[in-house]
Amino acid sequence: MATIRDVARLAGVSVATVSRVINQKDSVNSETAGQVLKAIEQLHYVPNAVARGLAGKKMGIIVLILPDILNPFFPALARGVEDVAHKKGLTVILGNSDDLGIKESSYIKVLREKYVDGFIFASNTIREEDVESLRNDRIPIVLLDRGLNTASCPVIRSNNREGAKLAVQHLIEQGCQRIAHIYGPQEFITARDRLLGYEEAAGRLKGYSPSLMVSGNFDIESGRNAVEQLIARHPDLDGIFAGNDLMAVGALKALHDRGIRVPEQVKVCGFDGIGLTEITEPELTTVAQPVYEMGGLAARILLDEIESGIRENTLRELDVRLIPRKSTRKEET
Amino acid sequence: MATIRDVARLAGVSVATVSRVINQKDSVNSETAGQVLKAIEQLHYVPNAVARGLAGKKMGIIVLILPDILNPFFPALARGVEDVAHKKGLTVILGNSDDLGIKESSYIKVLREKYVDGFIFASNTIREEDVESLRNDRIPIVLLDRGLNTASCPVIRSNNREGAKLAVQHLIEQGCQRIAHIYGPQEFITARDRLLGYEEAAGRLKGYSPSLMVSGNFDIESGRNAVEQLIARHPDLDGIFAGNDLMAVGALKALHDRGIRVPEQVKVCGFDGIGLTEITEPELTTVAQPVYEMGGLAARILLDEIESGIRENTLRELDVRLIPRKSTRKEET
DNA sequence: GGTTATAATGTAAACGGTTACATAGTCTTA
DNA sequence: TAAGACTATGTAACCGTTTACATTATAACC
Repeated sequence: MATIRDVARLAGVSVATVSRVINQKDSVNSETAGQVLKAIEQLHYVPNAVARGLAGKKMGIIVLILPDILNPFFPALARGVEDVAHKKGLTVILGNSDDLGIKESSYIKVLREKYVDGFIFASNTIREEDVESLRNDRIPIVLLDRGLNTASCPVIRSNNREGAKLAVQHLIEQGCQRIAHIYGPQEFITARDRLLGYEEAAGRLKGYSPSLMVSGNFDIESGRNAVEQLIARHPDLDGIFAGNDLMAVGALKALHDRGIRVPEQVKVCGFDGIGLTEITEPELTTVAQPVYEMGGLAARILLDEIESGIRENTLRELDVRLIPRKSTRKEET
Repeated sequence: MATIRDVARLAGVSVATVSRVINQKDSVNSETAGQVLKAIEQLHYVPNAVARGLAGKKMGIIVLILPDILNPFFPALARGVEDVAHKKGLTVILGNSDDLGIKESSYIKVLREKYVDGFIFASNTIREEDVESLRNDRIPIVLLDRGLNTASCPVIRSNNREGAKLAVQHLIEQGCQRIAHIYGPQEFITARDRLLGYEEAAGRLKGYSPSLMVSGNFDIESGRNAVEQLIARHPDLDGIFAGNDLMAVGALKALHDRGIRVPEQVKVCGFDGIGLTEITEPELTTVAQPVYEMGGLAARILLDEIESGIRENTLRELDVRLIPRKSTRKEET
């Protein structure tokens, strides 16, 4: 591989000049620049990213830490991040944290020494101290789906509260009176907001009761269990809004097992808009988050901060949209 | 951040000695080593990976190129790779190629200058020349699910042919006589092997006919279309072996739409063992590949080669296993 | 007792870029 | 026309490691 010194020699200039041409910094006589470019061409010279990284403390790498790429919510996020990054010539390092603060810390420790340009955390357990320490070194961070109390970073999430209201209103429009909610772990702000939205929209219904809310873990099994509880408490239940799609799938399964027909007897609506919702029987109505776009936006904001050095600590809540499918269809009269 | 010189100064030795202690190379007096370790401790010194990378041409990074993380087959692969890599202190860069040779080339070009330690390709369009050029620079490669003609790399895949036979035999045992196959794109060796396995196992059946084989693209929609064709050709069809789970899901949907009951009238079996198969109605029988393990194995082989420098160009075919579920259940007599 | 391994350590040159600073030449401008 | 400003370029230090080579002391051998 040719080095910058080879190019300099061939072009008959100093390495500084070559560097200037490559980075289009400072002024270079256009004729000289031409010589340099020709030499670069001839030698198939490509600047070495590691040497650059060492000198400039930036490797052209961003890191995406998410809880678990196996959770069907995250691939789209990852793809969104990666597409934007790749377009700008950056590469993406992926880390699975399993929502363990300690794993996050370990990624940060290792990667910091690799001079990565920035971090995107879609994980829910980042430690204050870690954020603080990255901040001190002026390493950009973007938070996805999560805001720290002292949030001094850009945060991106979707409008969970409005989405929940959309879901409940839709169920009401489809004729539901007693609408239950399976809520996710309350340490997730997303789950809290969805619960709030539910209460706001369902609270004024005649059939409303606080015991219509049961907890789940955002996984299929917990959706299933939640339905068991609900049926026991409220046999007259006619609508379920699950805090995410996986729990909605679990709900569907539990209802199916008990011979309760969806949507005729109970209507079900999920949240997230993952691919799974299209393959259940019946297909699942859901509130779709623009997951891919969220990833892309996160990457763009991060790259902006990397380039400009300016931090804009805004919270962005993206719009969600309801996708009506068979699981909430009203019988034709 | 403290540097190796700070440590050397504090410990009263030269940087070379510190480096020796860190890397446990050459001999160092154990007392001296103690001093150095103490200094490292005191200064919270962590070696800078970029400087190391520049000096040693290895950044402690491996690259995983896959077609598309959105395809539900790949997250498990990625997780398998990442878990092993992370355990060994390496980080993983993720790239989506969309099965475009040009995108792969572009990743390789960019990453080579970042001194990545090795590549895992799960993508089907690697160019001979790219492999060749990496090879020349002694950069380790592992191929997943694919073998080049001139294959001079380790290759990992599962035993697709045996898997297909397993699927067909299972359908036969469940009472099927006329078993169709929806095969994937024949430029994929996996799809070819599955087709071969099908022919081998189904070819001797009384009801066999070559027109029982129809093509698909490994996606849901194509599975759907394939079933339309099949039904037209063979109304007496009683079993379908789809070349992957997504096409099997499509098949399930098409059958459902036409009011054909699964498994009573037609039994369906997929291939891959992705999570989706557990949430269809009926749940889908499938031949599960050990996807997570394949990723882990790929990473391990790559790391071995990185450490040892020895290339073992073996082809490894991992065992698959049939997971019987409701979609192929025989009616109780 | 002189030669030769071997252990323990240091010196300084890589690795391949960026960039602060210096220098020389060309314009302006009062 | 001398001072100041700007353009174009070069020199060399620096980023933080690794490592080839050199040096010294100590042990081992004939």
